[in-house]
Amino acid sequence: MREARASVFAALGDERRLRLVDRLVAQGPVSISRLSDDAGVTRQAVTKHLRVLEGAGLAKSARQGREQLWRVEIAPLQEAARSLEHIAQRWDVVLGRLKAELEELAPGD
Amino acid sequence: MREARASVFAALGDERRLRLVDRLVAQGPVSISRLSDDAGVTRQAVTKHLRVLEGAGLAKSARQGREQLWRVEIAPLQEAARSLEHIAQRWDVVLGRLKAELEELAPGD
DNA sequence: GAAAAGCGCAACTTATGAGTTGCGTTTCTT
DNA sequence: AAGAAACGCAACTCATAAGTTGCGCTTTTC
Repeated sequence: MREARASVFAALGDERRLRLVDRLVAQGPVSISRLSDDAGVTRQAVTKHLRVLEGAGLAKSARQGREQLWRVEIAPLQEAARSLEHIAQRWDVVLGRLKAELEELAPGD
Repeated sequence: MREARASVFAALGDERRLRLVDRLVAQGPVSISRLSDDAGVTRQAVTKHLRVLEGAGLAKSARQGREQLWRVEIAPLQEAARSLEHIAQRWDVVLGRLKAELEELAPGD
């Protein structure tokens, strides 16, 4: 199972999919047809994007009669957010270390 | 300037680039050659990945003699993290609203 | 000063991703 | 029961991204 982080970011790295996520978050479960109405692309294109989101764990779907209702899954989103913050924190640590080393070379600069 | 969010996520949506970010965060400014040593691809491939990160504002570089030193830029990372958390929060709001509507239809379930 | 290290540019191949079109199936509507 | 709505599958085109190779330039090193 290829690293999960990358697939989540890759799924979010497309403007159209980001808009889909925005709509799903704002409106709750929505059918593919409704999502396609003002997407600017065909229904099949929307379907493919939804499957990409699903593949990254960011969306799930359920049949309801003849409609397929899609909703967002925020757990991996939160995990991704934490991952980014973790990177930022590590960087701060390294920055502090570099600063200390410079201070040692040129004290009281 | 196409939406910034998407380009940041797209830049992070590649395992090789994620590893580069990890290394840059862990080791501070590093040259292209050192990054290429254990990257599994050629130096030119690494260069291209670094430029993608740069295009998303996630990395910057500076000449130092014959070396080009690259470092990570965490501000857009933090902004992306906040963006994800914002989405999660909005979803919680919608979830609450949906719950209330269901409660109205089937009270005391 | 010659060799080597580090890098950039350009052209190329190959893989993958976005999008469409056509067609068939299921489910609703009237 | 017939038409329409909603969807899935498969094949196709087209654009872009990943990666390589070859070459030349600048900066170190010995």
